[in-house]
Parts: sequence; C-alpha cells; structure tokens
Amino acid sequence: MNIHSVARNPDIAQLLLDSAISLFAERTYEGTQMPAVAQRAQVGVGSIYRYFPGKEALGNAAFQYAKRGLLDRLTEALDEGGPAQSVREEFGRVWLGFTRYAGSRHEAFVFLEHQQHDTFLAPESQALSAEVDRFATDFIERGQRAGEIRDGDPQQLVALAIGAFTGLVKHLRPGGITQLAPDSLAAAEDAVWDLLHRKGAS
Amino acid sequence: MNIHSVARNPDIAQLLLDSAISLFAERTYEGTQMPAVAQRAQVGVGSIYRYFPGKEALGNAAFQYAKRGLLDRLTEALDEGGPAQSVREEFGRVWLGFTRYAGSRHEAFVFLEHQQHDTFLAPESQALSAEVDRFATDFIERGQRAGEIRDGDPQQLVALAIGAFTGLVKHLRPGGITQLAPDSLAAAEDAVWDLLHRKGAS
Amino acid sequence: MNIHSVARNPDIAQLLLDSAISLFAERTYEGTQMPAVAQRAQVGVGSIYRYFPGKEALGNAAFQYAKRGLLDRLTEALDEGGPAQSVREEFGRVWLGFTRYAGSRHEAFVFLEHQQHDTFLAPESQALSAEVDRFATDFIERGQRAGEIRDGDPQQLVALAIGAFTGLVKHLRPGGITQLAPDSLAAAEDAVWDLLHRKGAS
Amino acid sequence: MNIHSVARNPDIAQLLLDSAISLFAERTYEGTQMPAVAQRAQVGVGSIYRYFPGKEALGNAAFQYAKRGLLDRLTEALDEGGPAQSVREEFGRVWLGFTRYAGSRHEAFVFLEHQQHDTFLAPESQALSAEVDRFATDFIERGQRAGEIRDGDPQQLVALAIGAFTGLVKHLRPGGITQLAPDSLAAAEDAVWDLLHRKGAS
DNA sequence: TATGAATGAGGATTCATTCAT
DNA sequence: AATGAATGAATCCTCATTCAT
Repeated sequence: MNIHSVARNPDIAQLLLDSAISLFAERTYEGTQMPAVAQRAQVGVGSIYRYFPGKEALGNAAFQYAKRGLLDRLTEALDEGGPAQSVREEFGRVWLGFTRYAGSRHEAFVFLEHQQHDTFLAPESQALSAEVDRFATDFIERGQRAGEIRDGDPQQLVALAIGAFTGLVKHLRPGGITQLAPDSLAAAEDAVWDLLHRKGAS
Repeated sequence: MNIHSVARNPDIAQLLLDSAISLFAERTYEGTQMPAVAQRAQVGVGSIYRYFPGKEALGNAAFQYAKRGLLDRLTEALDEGGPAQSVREEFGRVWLGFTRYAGSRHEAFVFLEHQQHDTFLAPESQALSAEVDRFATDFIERGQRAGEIRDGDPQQLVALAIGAFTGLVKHLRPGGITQLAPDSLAAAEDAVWDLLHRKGAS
Repeated sequence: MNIHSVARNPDIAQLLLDSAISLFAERTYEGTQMPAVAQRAQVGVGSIYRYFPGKEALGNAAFQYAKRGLLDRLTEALDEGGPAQSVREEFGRVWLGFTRYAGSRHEAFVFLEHQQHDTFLAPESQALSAEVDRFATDFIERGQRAGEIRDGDPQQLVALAIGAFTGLVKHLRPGGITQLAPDSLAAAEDAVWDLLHRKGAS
Repeated sequence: MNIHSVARNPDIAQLLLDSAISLFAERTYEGTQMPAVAQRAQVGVGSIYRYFPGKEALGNAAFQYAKRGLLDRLTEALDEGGPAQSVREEFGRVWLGFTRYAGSRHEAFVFLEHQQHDTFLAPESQALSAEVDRFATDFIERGQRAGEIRDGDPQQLVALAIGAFTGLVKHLRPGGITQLAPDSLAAAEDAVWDLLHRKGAS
C-alpha cells in the first residue's frame, strides 16, 4: 500500500456491488437479505456497512453502477469506428452496445430491467435512467430526421425496441445472450431494425 | 353454489386477489406486506387466511388468476369473428387480445411481466405460463408455415414480440395502454408486425 | 368492551412502561434490551412496537410517565389539608410528596435520578423536568421571602436538598425508602430542613 | 520503570482511562463504544486491547482509578495541616477533599456517582467504593462521639451529605464546581454542615 | 508496537401468521 | 365468519473484538 491508500478497499466495494446485483436479479431487491449479499461476496455482514450505509444505499449504488456501465458501453459502441455512414449502421452500433453489455453483465442487465418498481430508487438513480433514455431517444430522433425511422413518439419507439431486446435477453436465461448463435443474434437485430425502420425508405 | 356451499365468500377472495395483484405490481411480491393487502381489500388481515393458506398461496393464486385471464382474452380474441383470412389478421386478433387485457387489467399485466423471478411460483403457476407461451408459439409457427413470419426459433420471436409489447405497456405507466391514442396503438401494432413479418412476403 | 374501546390496550402500555422503568433503573436505558422489557412485561417483543414506535420513544414515555407521577404527587401533597401555616409545614408537605413517590415507585425515582445523561431525552421530556424544578424553586423562593430559608441561589438549594433526598433513597436500595423506620425518616426530614433553614430564624 | 520495563506505555493507558471516564460520564458505560474511547484518546481501537483485556476491564479500571483518586484527595485533605481542632474543622477538610476532586476531575466525579448500576463492576471495584464509604462513616462516627454530629445511622447521614454534594455538582454541569463563586461554595459547605450538625451542640 | 479493516454475535425492528373475541 | 391484537422468527444493523499489516 502506498501513502495514498484509502481506508476503503475498492475491491470489496466492487465485490459487494457484483454480489448484490446478481442476487437482486435472481430474487428481487426486497427478496435479498444482507447476509446473502455478504456470503456471496465472501465477506462478513458487518463489512457491507463499512462500504454502504445500509441496504437502500447498496441498492442504489448497485443500480447506478449497472446503469452507468450500460451507458458507457452504449456510448463507446456508438463512437467506435468514426462517423456512422447510415442510420442502419448507427443502429448496428447501438445494438452492439446493448449486446455487449447484456452479454458480459447479464445479471446487471436483468436487474436494471426490473427496476420499474422504484421502491428504493433515489432521485440520483432515476436521473441515470433518464440519461440512458435520452441516449436512445436521441438516436431515434436522428433516424427520424434522416427519414429512416418510422414516425411517432420517439419514447414509444424506444420502449418497443428496448422491450424487444429485453424480452430476448430474459428468454435466454440463465446464460443470457452469450448462448445465442451469431446468426440468431443477427436475425434478432434485423427484426428489431424492422420494428424501427420506416417502410418505403431506402 | 350447491347445497353444500361453503362459508367462503367468493367476492372477498376476488377482492383479495385484485388487491394483491395491484400491490405486487407496485411493490414486488416480497415488498408487499399481508396487512397492506388486507387494507387495500378493506378486510381484516385474519380474513386473508380464511381464503388462502398463506402469502405464497396468495401469490400463486394471484399469478394464476392473472395468467388465466390473459390466456382467456387471447383465446377469445383469436376465435372472434370466424376463421381469420390471413396471418396478418390473426396477428391483429392476438394483438387485440393483449391490448384488451393490458388495457383492462394493467396492474395484472405488469405483475405478470415481473414474474421471471420465480422465488415463489409453484409448478402449477409455471405450467400456466407455459400455456400462454404455447399459444404464442403456435401462432408464430402457423405464420411461419404460411410463409408470412420470418424464420427462426419461434420462442425467440415470441420473446421479441411480447417484449416489445411489454416495453410499450410499462412505458405508459401508470395509466397503461388505455391512455394511448388509437392511431398510436395502430402504429405500434404495425411496428410489431414488421418485427415478425417475413420480408419479401406478401 | 364497549363501542369506544380502542385498538390499543392501555394495560399493556402501562405494563410495558413499568417494565421499562424498572429495567432502566437497574441497568440503564442503554443497557436494557427490548426483549428484556417484553419478558418482564410478560409480552412478546413485537407487542412493544404496537404501543411505542421504538426504544427511544419507550424511553421518553417512561421518563415522562415517571416525572409526571412525581410532579402529581408533589402537587397533591402540597395542596393537602388547606393552606400551610408555616414554611416548615410546607416543607413537610413537599418532603411527604417526595417520600410517597419514592416509597411507592422506588424504581421510577431511581430511573429519574439517572437521567442527567440525556442521550435519548426529547425536548418534551426535558420540559417536564423543568416543571419539577420550577415546583421546587418556587417553594424555596417562598421560603426565602418569608425569611425562613437561607439566602442563595434557589436552584442551588434545590440541588442540595433533592440531592440529599436522592442519596438517601439510593442508599436504601433495593427496597427503597419504605424500609426506613418512621423515626429515621423523620430524622432525615429534619436534617434536610436544617440544610435549608435560615439560621437565626424562628 | 525497571530494566524489565514492558512495552506498554503508561501514558497511553492513562489517556485511555481519561477518555473512557469522560465518555462514560457523558453517555453511560453501556452507551459508550470502544471506537469512541479510542478516538477521544487519539489512539487506534486496537491499542485499547493492548492495555485492557476488554471493555469491562476498561470500565473497572476507570472506576477504580477514579475512586482511588477521590479517596486519595480525601485522605490528603484530612491530613493536611496537622490534627484538626474541631469536628467542624475536620468537616471543612473533608469538604475540601470532595471539592478539590470534583473541581479538578469533574467528569470522574459524575461517572462515579452513576455507578450504583453495577452491571459491570467487579468485586474489586466495589471494595474500593466501600473504602470511600468507610472514610466517610468514620468521620461521621467521630463527630457523633464528639457530640457534634446528629444521632442516627452514620451510613444514612453519609448518604444525605454526599447526596447533597453530588446534587450540587451535577446541577453545575458542565463546568462543575469550578464555576461556583467562593462564597457560594462556602454557603453550600455551611448548609451541608447544618445537615450533619447536632442541634444544640456548640 | 500501533493500527483500523474485517468479523459475527447480539440487539432493534418488521411482518407472516395465529387465535381469542 | 370476521377481526386485529399478539406473537416470535427472521431481518437489518451495531459494535466489541481480532488480526494482518
């Protein structure tokens, strides 16, 4: 440890977040007991409280960590490989972002999708959700201006498309999207694109 | 009721089911307390136990009641107006079934969608879920045989389509799908049809 | 039970208050566990929470109940038998009030005396303490105006006199002042009167 | 320290004792956490356990240190300036002993006064208490034999007199007796002497 | 030697369930 | 038959104590 070492061990905080996320995904926030979180993280119960003030704080931290991770993957994927040449290509990048996140962090994705029940979500957590929504509606609006995405309320289209993706991911439990053959995944991508694509457009 | 009619009052059982469903939809099965269910049903806590052996039984009864209701609506809608003339028409009927159910029983629909977490679901409840799935995959398979629905694993297509519908319904909370203008709903129907429709087909 | 019967059973609340007071007197507020309070009251732990929101509330209710009881006894005793003929007689009545209270509610008296530690005392509780203080300083001031009680800060004299009485009561644990012979008690009364009495006065 | 001097640093032990005493006085033994003691002593929690086997041992050491300090001050004061010429003078010396201790170690005095609750006090600690009591009753008995102190159970008179002094000290919180003007202190001394003094005596 | 992060037994509180009314 | 007060197991959280650094 160097002189800048902090009292809190970031590895343990991370371990706890991961443990919490996977349990919340399996059994619900309310249905998950603190000792279970500790056990899965291979840590004593008391340790949770060195890193988080209580269960609610842990739940929010887990939610924010997961949402932020999704948002980062989406942003990364969108920016990869320079400016997109077409709306379809841009869609492919967004799809890739979702796909990568749901593939590498399946439990986190499932956990996020259950949090319409905001029993415990703090305003800060909800703000992060809004950022992801904004990311998606921005894409839809660009596509609509380019005449490539069908008309209608962008939020509604987002709801349909993300809903379809979520349905796919949940259906593939427990392994998640990783267990899907590449061509099946490509077929799903095409199907969702057709959900958004304006008929009669290029 | 026959001459051996029991002391149980079916209205109260129904009231409790409705109360439980709406609370489970709002706060999760685990996050809902028995006294809260009783209160919303305007009944004493003790009364719940005259109608259901315990919380888990209540949860399963609520789930089964809701799933059965959805299945009934779907079957009804499909059979309405004689044999369908086309896959698209059949899709319209299925869509109508979902739409009617989500419109009239919004909370029940939301509750059902959260029950991927089968912490408490009995095999009987899961069997009912399978029946709804079968209903949907049957439709997909008929459509595929007719060359109207795209190729691929029917269950995966079901997951995408129902996922899309679910996304729409959740997005429209709290009022649910009833607050959607008829043309918006029609647009959503078209979008989901395009998700399923085989390109190049009629 | 009549139609005005309340949901809360006042006997249980009272039982809990008594149980809490005696335990707090024996082991400190902090050193007393909720299950111990329940056990002494012959009640389940959960029942405490039907009557008091939590430990702190129970502690304050116990304190207020005890202080109020003391104040009532003091007021009663002072008003007994018409106007006092002398300061000494008035002192006798005040002494009687203290004596009766400490005799019948020994544990409550001891509990009250420990609450200089206001770790948990709410402003309302402290206000009641102030009322008892006022009662005592009023008496001292009347005595000083009559030339019968020595000069000096009334609060300081109160502190000395009540301190002396408290020392006596604590020393007589566990039975308390009841186990004191009447003439010993009378001797103590005289001694404390001499603590207050102005020398050279009548 | 001799050549076998241990690794223990007596300054730290002392620091811990002082820290413990002041916290126990403020918040009760039970209400004081070990980390709080460590923090006030500017020492790591673990260090407490190098000097004391546990909380109970710390509590007893603190109690004994405080009681011993009081006893030492009393003995010192009594022996100061040769043989006392009168019981009143002897009383003055005892009073001075109490006064000096309560003045210089206010928190310790308050802490001692709360320890009628012997939840944690070991027999050794109680033996020390008995020594202080004996010191005081010896004085009372001498005074009674000299006809200067009123008749009655010496322990009871001790309880009254020490109780009065204690009441005074507590009333003067937080600064304690140091904030009292010299003439007020002298007045209190006279009052307590009158509590003990046999009427009609010289 | 000193530290404070980690631990888990123990304490406060909640809530499914029972049962006397 | 209906009720809701009473119960205590199960939950969240605290804090005395340990031990690796």
